[in-house]
Amino acid sequence: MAVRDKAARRLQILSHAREVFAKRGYHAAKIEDIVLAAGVARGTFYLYFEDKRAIFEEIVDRTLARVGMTILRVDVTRPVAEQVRENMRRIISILLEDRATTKIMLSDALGIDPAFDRKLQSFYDEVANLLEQSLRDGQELGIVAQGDAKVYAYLTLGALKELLYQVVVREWEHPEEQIVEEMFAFFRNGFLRID
Amino acid sequence: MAVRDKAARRLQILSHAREVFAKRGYHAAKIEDIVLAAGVARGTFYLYFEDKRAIFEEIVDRTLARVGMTILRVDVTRPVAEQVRENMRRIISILLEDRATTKIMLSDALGIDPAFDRKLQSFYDEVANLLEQSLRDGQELGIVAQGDAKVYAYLTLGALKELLYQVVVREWEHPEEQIVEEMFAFFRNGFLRID
Amino acid sequence: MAVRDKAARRLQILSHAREVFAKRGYHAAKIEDIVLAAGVARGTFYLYFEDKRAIFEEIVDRTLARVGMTILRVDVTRPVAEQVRENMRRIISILLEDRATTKIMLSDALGIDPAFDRKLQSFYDEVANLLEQSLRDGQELGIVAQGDAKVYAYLTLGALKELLYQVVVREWEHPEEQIVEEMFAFFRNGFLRID
Amino acid sequence: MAVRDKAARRLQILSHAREVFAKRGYHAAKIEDIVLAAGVARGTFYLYFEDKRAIFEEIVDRTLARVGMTILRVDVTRPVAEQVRENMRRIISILLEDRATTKIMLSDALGIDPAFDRKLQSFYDEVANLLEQSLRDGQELGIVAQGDAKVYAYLTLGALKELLYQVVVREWEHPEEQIVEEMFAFFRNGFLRID
DNA sequence: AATGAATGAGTTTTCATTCAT
DNA sequence: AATGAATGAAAACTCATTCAT
Repeated sequence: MAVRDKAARRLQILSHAREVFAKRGYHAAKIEDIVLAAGVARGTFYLYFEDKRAIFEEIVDRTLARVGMTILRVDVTRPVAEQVRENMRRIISILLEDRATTKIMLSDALGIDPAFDRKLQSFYDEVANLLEQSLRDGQELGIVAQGDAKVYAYLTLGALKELLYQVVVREWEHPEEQIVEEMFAFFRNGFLRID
Repeated sequence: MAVRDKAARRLQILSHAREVFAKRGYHAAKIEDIVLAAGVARGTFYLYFEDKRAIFEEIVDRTLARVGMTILRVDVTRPVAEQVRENMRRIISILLEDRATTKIMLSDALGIDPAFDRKLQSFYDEVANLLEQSLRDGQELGIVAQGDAKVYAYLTLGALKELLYQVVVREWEHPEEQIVEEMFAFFRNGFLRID
Repeated sequence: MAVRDKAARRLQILSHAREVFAKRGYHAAKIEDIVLAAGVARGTFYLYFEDKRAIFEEIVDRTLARVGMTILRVDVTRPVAEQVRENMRRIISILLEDRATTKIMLSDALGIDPAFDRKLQSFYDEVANLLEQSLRDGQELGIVAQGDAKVYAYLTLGALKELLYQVVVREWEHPEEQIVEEMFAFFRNGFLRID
Repeated sequence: MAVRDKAARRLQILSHAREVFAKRGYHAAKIEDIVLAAGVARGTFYLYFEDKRAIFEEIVDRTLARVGMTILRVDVTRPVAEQVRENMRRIISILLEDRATTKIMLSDALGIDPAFDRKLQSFYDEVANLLEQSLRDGQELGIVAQGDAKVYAYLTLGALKELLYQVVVREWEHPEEQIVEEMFAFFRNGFLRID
């Protein structure tokens, strides 16, 4: 069996595992379910993955890495609006491309085990810090409202996470561009027109 | 043992269970840990609670109910801003009062079991629907920006959940009033001052 | 259940495990066999012992400790023959008292796991060193033949181990005193009367 | 592939298996380890050997057979001492020639499986019986001390086994002739010079 | 003949729940 | 009511052996 096939088999298991995790959640997903879905024997699973945690981690890590690479620091010397939109566009695009993994990341990834929790936390922290820093830059330039940048960062992150989660869970078919625009409007103007 | 004592014993177990769940997460929390913390025998636990899921559900349900009762539909014939602030104030107050439960609700409550997942989902749905309806009312009155009210509702919900989660997990000691104000500003104005 | 009972239950499992190990050998002995023999549930076993290795180790350790304590350094200022006889008598007595454990120690204890192997080796080494030292003392006094004391020590140890193993495996019913005397004669005179 | 090559391939696997068994012990030695060491594929192993037990048995059997053939019944009508020495010399020579197998035979061979245990036991029994018979002959001629010949036989066997085991495990480099002489002295004279 | 991916039976281990005292 | 020892179903994981290529 060639290298291609080994890699293919790996991906086959990975991909079915992703479905199972998305459908049942990490704890309810049994190795049995995964191998049944993938149509391989119990032992074959362990030929390709250390254990249940390892395959889950790999699924999440891949997406984490892709999202991480996608986020670009906003360059305040160039027009900002489009850069922000572009970041949102790319993140959303990646996350909606593989909805099963997105669901997993947003609902199951916490509480697997302490080490993995820390990894996930620190990914979100990095993102939040990057965002916070950008917001501070913006505040100096007067293009971001005054206020606690860290708070804004987490509010933004939370809004993004929840919306994507709902999109994925409810299988909404909103065009991505529309989602980007609604969020952008939300961050730019808020929505209350009072006092 | 009098009724008072039974109730007290129940609360004693409940309260220690809350700590354990908050510290370890649902799956890593063992009945052993709970009874050890509560200082009762294993068997005693089952005199007061059906099973592990039941005590967890009770913990979450209580807070869910309190939060549910606290949210008041905005009466658009009266000044709106203060009513919105008041809703946020009360929700935040309840959730920060019992941080252990809040952490549990925001990180562990999903993925316990399908029935419970549905219940939680429907709670959030109710809140989101209420919010969505209020936003639609506001849009008609011109005090809420145009756009998909359901999207705004989930963005709002997500922002709130994430911020509270961070406050609880990082043990931030921001005064509640400040949190309310930052969030209010966020929802009213957004934060980007660009194009 | 009182302290007595817990200890009793422990011993009950320990004692049946001993039989199973003696009958089947370490590797062929399954936890299933042990709990079946002991008449307890699978889980009960793990209530009292960490795992299979732990219970095996405890069985061997107990006897190792008893044998270790029994061996007295020979005091060469007093009559030697009786002291040697006495040592042999006590070791043999302990080992024939619990024949199942003796069989285990002499046939299964090696190859369980590297850490345990080392422990066992170092026990035998200690015994061999003690013996070697006594032999050297004896050589200085002229009551032990010249020659490599270490070699004599291991020859002695091996002779003792093999004979006891055969006694136990074949269920010989030689009186202990006779075994002591034959061995003593063997060590004192050898058996060849040639050249 | 010619017959020569098949035989060579067989020996290649056999020889690496021997090393692996000696290093790790029967149970800890995995087929994986053996084929890795031998540089053949897993499947190839099974072309040459029935199963794990079979290759182990073959390794032990070969040495057992060589040792068995080497032992000559002592002819009491000719000078005895040199015949005994010669037996010991040859046994020791065979066993030290292939130290890996000797280690295996002396520490792992028991407890593999009941059938193999019986075979090994019966080999030792044969040797012991041969020895016992020779001792009885010697007793009639007055060149062996009175006493239970069977006991003497097992004491002798045990002494020999233990010493060789130590030589092999500790990689002692005693000249074989010296080992023979020490053992011969041990059997002839014992070592205690008391009472 | 050789390969090495695939298999699945066999074991260990965990832990929520029960139940005799 | 309270206790905590006992239970056993449910999972994870290993590894000798098979078999398609």
